Order: sequence, then C-alpha cells, then structure tokens
Amino acid sequence: MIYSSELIKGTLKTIVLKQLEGQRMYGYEITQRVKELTGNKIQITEGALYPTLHALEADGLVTTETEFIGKRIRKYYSLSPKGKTKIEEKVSELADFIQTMQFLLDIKPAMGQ
Amino acid sequence: MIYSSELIKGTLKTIVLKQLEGQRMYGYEITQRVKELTGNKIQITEGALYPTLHALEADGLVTTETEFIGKRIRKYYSLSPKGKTKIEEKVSELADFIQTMQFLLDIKPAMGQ
DNA sequence: CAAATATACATAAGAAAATTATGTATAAAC
DNA sequence: GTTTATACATAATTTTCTTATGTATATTTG
Repeated sequence: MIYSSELIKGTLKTIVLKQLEGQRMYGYEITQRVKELTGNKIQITEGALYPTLHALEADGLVTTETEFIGKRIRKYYSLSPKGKTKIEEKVSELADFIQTMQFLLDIKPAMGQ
Repeated sequence: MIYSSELIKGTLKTIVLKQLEGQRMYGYEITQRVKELTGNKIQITEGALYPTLHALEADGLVTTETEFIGKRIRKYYSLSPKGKTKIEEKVSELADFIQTMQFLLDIKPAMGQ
C-alpha cells in the first residue's frame, strides 16, 4: 500500500528536513531511506524531491556541497542553524495536528510502541 | 494557533465526510463545528469548503436537500452509502499514515486520553 | 558484452487543491 | 443604521505535486 498522494502533501518538507537531522544526505539517498523506513509506503518522486530541496536551499534552511563519486555528481544537503530551528517548529506543529486529527476523526492512538 | 494551511491539505475531504457521519449538516455548520471542536485550530474557509462539498456530491459520496429557513437558503448534506464506505477507507488510511509519520518524525504518541 | 536496471541530477508542462477576492442576500446585534 | 453573523457561490491566482522528459554514469544480469 502506498498512501494517496494528497495525504503526503504538506508533510514533504518536514520529512526531508527530519532526514537531514544528524547527518548530511544527498537527494536520491533521502528517497531510498524514506522508502525503506516506511516499508515502501512513502515513495518520494524526483519531481517532488528536487524542487523541494531547491526551495529549502533558497529559504536558507539547508546548505549544499557537491562531490564527485567517480564521474557521477552527488549533491549533499546539510541542515543550517535556521533549518534546525525550523524542524522543531514543523515537527511540533505536526505532532499537535496529529492529536487534533485523532480526536476529530475518533482515531485511537496506538498505545506505547 | 492555526495550523499552516499546507498541513490541512489532503485531509479536508476526510474531515468533512466524518462530520456528516451520524447526521446531515449544512456547509456553514460544518465550518463552525470543526472550528469549535478543534479550539479554533482548524478554520475551513468558504473558498475551500464549497468546492469540496460540490466535489463530494459529484462523486456520489453525499446527497443534498435544500431548505429555506425564513427566506434564507440552507443546503443540507448527507452521507450516501458510498460515502459511508469511503469514510472508513479514508480514516483508516489516515490512521495508518499517522503511525508512519510518528515513527518517521520520532513523535511519541500521546498515551491514552 | 549488450541490455536492463539502478544511481543521480534537473526542469517543464500540466493538474489538483487550496487561498484570496469578490459577489449576493438575509438576520441579528449593537 | 451600521456592523457582524449567517449562508450560499464562483473566479483568479498561487502553491505544490504529478507526470513527462532529459542527460549521464554505474552496475547487474542474461
């Protein structure tokens, strides 16, 4: 099962930023990692990913370093200090939103993992 | 605090359908109810609401009855059988998505309410 | 070793879904 | 009588994603 695309809308930036927490990553790596972590339920397409990364960079939330692996280019993204602050905001807003939705839709939160 | 609009995208139809579970409601009533239930955190604008309701009707998920209260029109929306099935799908997909996001973003689910 | 698949970036056209603005009109409150 | 609330609706614009396309290297597989 893959989530309907409309569900993922609005959370993509948060997902991407969160992946960069702790270590730099390159675009393709992010898509693979998210796919793996979610058991294929979230598959970020390139058409969605790259514009998002570019927007994050334009907003000063991430910085980039380009490297060559053999002849192939690889662009690493790292969180900026501004980006670190932004993650916290985004994640806590989403956590709040999730609680609201669970209440509104009568969803019982899964008990302790 | 009001949630950033991008967060609500993708959940609006589900929210609206869920409100209709149990009783018919009219558009304005839905916005007020959701606002009240969420402590003003979710404010559905008319520009978002009416196109959504019309789309739900076009998809056969809701049926309508128009009534006059004095001279003022009021359009009640009710769930169709197809709509009832759709809610279950939508809500369970969202419940699943929430769990995935909690894991991906390292959000601790709130323990029993 | 040729073909298919995976890796890795990017952009452009189009679609979907909301925001913002605008319009109409009645009812209630101040 | 003016403002606010109720109640519908649509159009222009913006945002954001999908789908399609493009380029290129590296690896796997038959």
